[in-house]
Amino acid sequence: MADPKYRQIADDLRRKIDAGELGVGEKPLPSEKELEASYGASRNTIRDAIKWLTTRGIVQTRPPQGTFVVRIDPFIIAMDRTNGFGGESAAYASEVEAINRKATVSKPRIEIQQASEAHVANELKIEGEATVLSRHQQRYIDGLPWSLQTTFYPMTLVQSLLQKGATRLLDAEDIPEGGVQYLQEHLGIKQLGFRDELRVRPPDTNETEFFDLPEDGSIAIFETRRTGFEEDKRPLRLTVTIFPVDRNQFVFDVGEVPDRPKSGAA
Amino acid sequence: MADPKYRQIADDLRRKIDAGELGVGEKPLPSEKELEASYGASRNTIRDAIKWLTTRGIVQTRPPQGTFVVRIDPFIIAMDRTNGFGGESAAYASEVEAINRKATVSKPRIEIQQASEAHVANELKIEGEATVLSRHQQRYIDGLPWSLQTTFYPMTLVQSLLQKGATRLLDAEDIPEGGVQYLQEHLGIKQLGFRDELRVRPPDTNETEFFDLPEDGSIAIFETRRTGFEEDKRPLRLTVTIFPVDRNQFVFDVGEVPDRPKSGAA
DNA sequence: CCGTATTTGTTCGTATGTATT
DNA sequence: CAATACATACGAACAAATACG
Repeated sequence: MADPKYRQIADDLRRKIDAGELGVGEKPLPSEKELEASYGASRNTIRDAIKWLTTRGIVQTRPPQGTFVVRIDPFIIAMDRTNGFGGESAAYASEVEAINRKATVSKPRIEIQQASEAHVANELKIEGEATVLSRHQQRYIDGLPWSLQTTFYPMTLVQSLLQKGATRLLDAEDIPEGGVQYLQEHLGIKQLGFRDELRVRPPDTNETEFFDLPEDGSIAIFETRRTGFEEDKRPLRLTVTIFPVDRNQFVFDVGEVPDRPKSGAA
Repeated sequence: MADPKYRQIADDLRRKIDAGELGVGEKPLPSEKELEASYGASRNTIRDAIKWLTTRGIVQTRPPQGTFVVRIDPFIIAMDRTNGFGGESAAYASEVEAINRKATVSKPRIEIQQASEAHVANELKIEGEATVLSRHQQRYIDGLPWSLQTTFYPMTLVQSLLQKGATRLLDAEDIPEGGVQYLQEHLGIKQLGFRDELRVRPPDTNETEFFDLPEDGSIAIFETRRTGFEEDKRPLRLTVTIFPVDRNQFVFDVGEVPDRPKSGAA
């Protein structure tokens, strides 16, 4: 036997999808029962074929309506300059709207907690039991969930702000110009550099739910961690941003490069 | 029923793996038959549990030896400055060896072809039927497959080189200092900037085989495309590099940031 | 080199639960 | 409430790849 039957079925379904014969518009693929009949395979074999397509992000099944072809216009995230994961919602919105899509941002959820999670303490170089303030926001494009972002500030910084009467970091309101700008205005602290770490991992339960990813964890997510540094290379804040890989792409420009073509086309 | 049985089994296996009770050393997990007995579940349910772990990159099964715990030290790819995907094997080797790991590079496979694949023609801004030269190399760390790299040069550039008697781009030999440097030396063409595009997608058949990824496509790959530009922002070359996401991580530094701790520790 | 045992891969069948329409 | 469609679970059989004597 050359190829397993479930692969042959999966390949045939994929061919039909690419050819536009299946899954056009809002219609789901034929049900498992129908496929069972048309391919002469048992239901479990059909399910294996569909699982193979699901793992590759080609289809997605929403019980009990059926299995749908996934078609997503990727959003291109420009990482030139200080852009990208900065946490400045105004910059994010203007970039999204430049390609005729609509950006929205949830109000932040504010938390004060021990920086016990190893990575936060580590990257903010906080000793032992220090506390941090976190601001967590959800971002949407055209109403679809697009990214999750959490920024951590050392509590010592927040207290310095409070002493000057600057309380916006504690408000559950968006800060369009970004928290870094706010720190600079009120404390004179400048972000002189930053480090981005980018990795890919399977989504956790929260992420799966928010992004409406398949339960089986087959669509991975980008996790980007931007640590900002002030004078003496001391860490200023840590911003963690989560993007599903299936709807995002990153672009970095260095030196003299041509303009990017207006994206957003299918 | 709170959680499905296969998830309970998967969670229990994961706990035991994290606690070091399972999969230590070179030993595989207990066989499906043994797990069947110890969990009182049918073989298919056991297989569902293992599939759940496989999709998350926690285990990998190699028939018919068994299922093994995956333990990989990620390699951190620094993207500061011109580093990263440049195609300079010397730079790559020194970065890898700085963390006490051994880098090797295959001899390149040279091909001359029509730039028919849409993306190549598009990014090199080549008209219609123009030809390109491609150099394809496989890179290893500690003997394990780590990345695949292909660089495309417009054939017109290659011909200019040949007229000056510079033939190394056609040799199936590594160019440690990189093809860009070679172009500059012999044609005086400088790369004044570049654009990196980074996206994540499921691996194709070749990639699955080379990297020894699970057949089910559950481990995604990074695809990075670096287009280099010379004067007048004309494209000079396109380098496509493929990394499996499970063994790589990217770091970008901008401005003043502290030194990175020596990585490579487990 | 051969045959056997082990282990996973694939496929079938069947039954029951659960969520949506 | 009923019908539909997917999710979970069990059992069984044969195939394919590898290890070992």
